[in-house]
Order: sequence, then C-alpha cells, then structure tokens
Amino acid sequence: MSVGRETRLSAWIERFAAHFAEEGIPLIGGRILGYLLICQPVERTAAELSQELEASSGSISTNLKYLVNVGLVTKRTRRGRQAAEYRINEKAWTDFIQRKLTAIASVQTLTDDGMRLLSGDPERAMRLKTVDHLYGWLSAELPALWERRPASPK
Amino acid sequence: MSVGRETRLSAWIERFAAHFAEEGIPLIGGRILGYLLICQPVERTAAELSQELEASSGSISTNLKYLVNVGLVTKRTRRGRQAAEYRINEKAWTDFIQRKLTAIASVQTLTDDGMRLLSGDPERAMRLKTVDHLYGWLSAELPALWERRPASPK
DNA sequence: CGATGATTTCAGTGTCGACCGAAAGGGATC
DNA sequence: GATCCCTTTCGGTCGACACTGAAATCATCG
Repeated sequence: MSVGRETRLSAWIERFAAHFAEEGIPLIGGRILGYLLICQPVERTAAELSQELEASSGSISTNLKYLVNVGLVTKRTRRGRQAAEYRINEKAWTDFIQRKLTAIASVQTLTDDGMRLLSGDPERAMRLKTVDHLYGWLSAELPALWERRPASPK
Repeated sequence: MSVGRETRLSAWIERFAAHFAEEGIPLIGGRILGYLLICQPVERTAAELSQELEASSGSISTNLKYLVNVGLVTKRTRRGRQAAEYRINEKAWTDFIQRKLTAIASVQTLTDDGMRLLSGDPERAMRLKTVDHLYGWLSAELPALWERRPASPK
C-alpha cells in the first residue's frame, strides 16, 4: 500500500522544520514556513495553520509574529474579513540568506579589533593573523558574490 | 587612568565568546578559543585555562573535548609531563567556516526534494521554485568561491 | 606499589526558551 | 451596543543544556 502524496508532503515539512530548528528557528516556525511554501491555496489564517499543524493558537501567533518580522511571511488583512491571511514572501529569502552570509563574515571585525590590540606584538599576533586573513578575504568576497546572484525565475 | 592592555584583551575575549555563543557554541568554549588565540606562550593546560578563565575544571574539560573534536584546538601530551597542553589550530578555521557555508547551501537538497514531490503540480510549486533556484545557485557558487580562497600568510 | 597532580566523569542545580491553553483584546456584522 | 470569531497576551509547565564541584580515573615518578 503506497504512501499518500499529502503524507509525504507533511513528512517533507517536518524535515524542513527540523533543518531550521538546528539553526535556531522554533520547530513550529519551521513548520509554518514549510507549509506555506507548498499549500494550496497560498494564503492561510492563523486558525487554519493551528489546525493543520496541530499547534496551539499561542504558538502559531508567536511564530507568525516572528516570521512576519523577519519578512519571510506576509500578513494581509482585508475589509470584511475578521481573519488575517498569511502567505510566504518568497522574495524575502534573499535577505534571509544574505543575513546568514554577513553573519559569518562579521567575525572579521572581531579579529580586526584583536589585531589592533596586539599591534605591538607581531609574535603573539601570529595565530590571530591567520584567522583574520581568512575572514578578511571572506568579508570582501561574499558581498561580491552576492551581487552576482541571479534574478528569480518567472 | 588608562585601561590596561590585559584588561582590554580579556574584554576582547569576552566579545569573541559572545559572538560564538550566538552561533550555539557554549560561552566557555568561546572563551577558550579567544584565549588560546592570543595567549603567550601558545600552549596551556586545562588547569591553567580553568584558573585563567575562572571556569570549573568540568566545564573546561567538556569544552576542550568539543573543540578538539571539531579540530579547532589541538591536544598535545608529552612524556614526563602529566598535564596535556592545548593550543589553537589555526589551520582548522578553514574547515570550520566551510562547514558553515555548506550548511547554508544544504537547504538545496531539501527544496530539491520538495520540487520533486510537487512535480505534477507546477502551479503549486511556484513558491518553492523561487527558493530552490536561489539555493541551487548558492550550492554551485559557494564551493567554487571556496576553492579560490587564499593561502594563509606566513 | 603508593603518592602526587592532573583530567574526565557524573549527578545535581539553575536558567532559558518552546509550547500550551485559558483569558483578554479587537474587528466585523447585526 | 451586543454577539461572534479570530488573534494576541500571559501565566505555567516541561525539557534541554551549560555549568559546577566532588568523586573516580589516569598517568607519572619516587
């Protein structure tokens, strides 16, 4: 007996959420993201998400607030509708990834400060210098790479 | 009255540790890293680190084990010395950073799987496709960029 | 082998944050 | 303004994890 399409999709959502949980995003937040990426229709209310993902209304609210805040999800209210509708904001993924890349490169300011503190002592600065060079290169190259990113497909 | 050099260095260590704490590395682990990057002489025993960083022997042990495990710190034992000596392994920072970059790009396998699950439904796959394209590009470009990384200065 | 000085293990403590569900708050319609 | 939903807020619980310090373990030397 074969596994249903929806079953496999919810398994996928769970893997998706698990990945981002490792990066510090709450499990329920990751589930919302995964779900909103593949649901039909594209918009859902908080109540629907709560039911669909079997999470409390409170958790859904907290996580939606977070996701809207970082821009990955968009909230839309409509006249004549008491319930707000949420949907994925695909465009925001570029910013999301960019933040991760700059976070990595940002260590360079740290190593740089350290080098300055050790400026009178080249011997002692040797280990830091190795690390500083690497991060210096990264913080030059990553933004440059990012500029060459392709436009999204239509 | 000016602030002493060592005071400023330990403040730097604290900032350094705080940065990596945000990335999930225990505070004491970060302190060890920062300290070993700038201490003179370059090698320290666990007992010295415990005293210098005012952390319990247990914490030092756990964190050294972790750092040695990821390769950022090297343990050296010597005949005639009961105490092992630890030092920074600057070379390992490249692997450390590379792991971070590949972790970002690895989302591509996830989006890829998702696209496959939605292969019969292009309409529904649109949002995922946008994200998948971005990660697809990243997982091609990041390794390529990494290959061009400079050798460490001597 | 016993003593010494170091490290690792381990049980216990405290903190932090995700999650829940009930109660409070806000719109929309009548 | 009253009612009906839906959302947000908030107190409380639970589990995870960093950290500690004491006890167990290990290595070296006399």
